[in-house]
Amino acid sequence: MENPRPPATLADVAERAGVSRQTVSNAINNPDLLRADTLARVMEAIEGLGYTPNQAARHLRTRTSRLVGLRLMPAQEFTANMAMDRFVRALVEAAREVGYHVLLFSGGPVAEGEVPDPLGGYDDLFRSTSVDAFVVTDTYLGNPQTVELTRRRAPFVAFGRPWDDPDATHPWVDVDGAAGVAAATDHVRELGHERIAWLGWEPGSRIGEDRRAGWYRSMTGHGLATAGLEAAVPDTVDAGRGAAARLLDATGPTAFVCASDTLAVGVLHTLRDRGLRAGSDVAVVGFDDSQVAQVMGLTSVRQPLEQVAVELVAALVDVLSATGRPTREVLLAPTLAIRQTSV
Amino acid sequence: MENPRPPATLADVAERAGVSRQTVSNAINNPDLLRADTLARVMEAIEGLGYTPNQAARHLRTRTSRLVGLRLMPAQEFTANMAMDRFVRALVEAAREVGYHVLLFSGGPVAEGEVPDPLGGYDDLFRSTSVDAFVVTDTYLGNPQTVELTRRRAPFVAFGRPWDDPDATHPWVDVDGAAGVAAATDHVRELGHERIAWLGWEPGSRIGEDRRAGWYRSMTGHGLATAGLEAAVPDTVDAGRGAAARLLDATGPTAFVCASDTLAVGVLHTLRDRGLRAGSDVAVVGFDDSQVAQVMGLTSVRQPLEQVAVELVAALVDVLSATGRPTREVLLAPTLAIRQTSV
DNA sequence: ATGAAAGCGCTAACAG
DNA sequence: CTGTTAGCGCTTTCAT
Repeated sequence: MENPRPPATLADVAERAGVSRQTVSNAINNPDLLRADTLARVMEAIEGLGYTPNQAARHLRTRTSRLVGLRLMPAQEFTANMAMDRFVRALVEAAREVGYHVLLFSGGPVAEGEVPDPLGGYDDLFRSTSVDAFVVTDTYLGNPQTVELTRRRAPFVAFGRPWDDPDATHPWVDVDGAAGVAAATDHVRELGHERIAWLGWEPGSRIGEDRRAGWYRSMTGHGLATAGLEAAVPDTVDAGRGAAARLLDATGPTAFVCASDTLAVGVLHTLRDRGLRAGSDVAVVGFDDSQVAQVMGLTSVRQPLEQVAVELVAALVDVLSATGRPTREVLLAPTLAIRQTSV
Repeated sequence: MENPRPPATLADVAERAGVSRQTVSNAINNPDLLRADTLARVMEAIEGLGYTPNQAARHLRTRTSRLVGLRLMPAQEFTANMAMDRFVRALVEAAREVGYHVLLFSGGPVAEGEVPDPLGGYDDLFRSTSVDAFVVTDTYLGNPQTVELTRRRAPFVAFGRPWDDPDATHPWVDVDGAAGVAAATDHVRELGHERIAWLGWEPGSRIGEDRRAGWYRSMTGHGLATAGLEAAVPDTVDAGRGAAARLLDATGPTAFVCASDTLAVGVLHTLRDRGLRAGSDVAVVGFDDSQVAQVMGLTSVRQPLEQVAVELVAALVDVLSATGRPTREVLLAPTLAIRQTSV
């Protein structure tokens, strides 16, 4: 069993290359400062020793950890979970490209019926210099975090608009839900549908209201009536199923655009119950392009999460480099994943 | 705009409490060493100053980061993604309870058609002392990582058995897929089914073989014939659909136990095509309890990922504290989420 | 272009 | 039980 000798340090490299420690440091952080031959000699020593800079020492000295914090919420709405997985992957990749890693944390357990502490976990991490900045994703809960983080001068970027705070000055990236739903509505209209129903969430969700606005805009923009063509229900399959049945009975829509894949699946159930074929008889479009949509052949609005991650990281770099650059506010358009339920 | 004064340090607290820096350090790390009144005074000073220990300094000194690394793979099989989200959440929570955070990294982009570097990202992170240990999850790819990590003396625990390496000595936690499938098979058998088909993956996946073994064990253990009752196909809905059709034509099974929810959804499609009702006419069970299963009312085998996370963290603590304790090898039994497709 | 000195904030080791 | 000393490995002055 080989003795695990301690990892090489700057000093080891310096000795082996016959230079001072500082020169080695420069070779790594400011290679241009060195003469070519010195640099080569140092690099060779680094290689030979398998040297990797000790991050802890570097952090202490530079006061930066090259870590961004991301809080995982207890498990959000059904449909949001899926998106989270894709988003986290994309964020890790985007962060990697600029030399950052993602540190996951949680706000701690939330007692039954309690409101989770909006700042839970953030403060300690930042004050202990464990992370340089945060990516805040749960702004749909309203945004007490963003206000608090701003007050504590903790750098952060948000995935989600500051709906409730027009004075917010932090960078954010969001997906234009209204545009996505409008595109979905346009899509089924171009298929020949005119009685296009909106199946949305109960009021109170900014995101839900935004998505509905896309449907409304598309409909009225093309002179189509909207009266009696919408329902607002909880985000469950059963609620979608029931609402679809009621709408079909009342006003007989030939297409459904939904606020989520979950609701859309409810519509599909109702169609099957009645012997109607999704796609040929009644068009259905969901939102989020979840696995459910992919498996069931459901047309769905897809958020460009990879692009969101890239923009967030770019904003992060801005924030941390404190370039006086204007705050980024980016609104990205979703795409439409067209499948069998809209043909 | 208040001037962001630098955060308080140990020295600040010591001065305010009228003790030495070391005493403050002890108050935090070994409170029992202090006299009650001293401790109270120090704590008050900590409180008053809003002091949080600087992690970078602590890391440098103690040579531990209280970070565990988790590599996110490019996006695995359909069914595995879902599990990943739940698992990551559980891991973050379990780690938090013992004072660790989870650091996410990726192996970097993998060129089209290339094999991802099994050690990609691991080595640098460990050598730079960025993480104390790793949680390795992709052992189903075979386990070159575990071998390499062992060789480099990087502490780690694995989610997944060392299938290909009976000599492996690292701690691992896994889910007993065979037991889960056997329970699923027993379940439909108790419902009265005898011609129970296995719809699995093509050979070559240890996990797939393990799951199949559960079906085979349950069937033969109860004297039921298995001939002509199984198919091995790629993990797609269409493949499942086709295989189900062929099996129905050939040997007319009245129940399907599947290696994944994806395949099970394929079976559901075939049943619908033929006017058969899932549940009453033909029982169907999937694997992984994905959102698809939840939405479609599919009975499915559910991995106890929360428990897996807890066990992994316990193993991690063992490994890092270097108690001579025997290596943990934990095999957890899945549960069965019973829904409408098996009644 | 290279080197020497200082110190980031903390805790291990030892002394009292 | 508390204080003193030393140093983790690195980078930032400042000289040369």
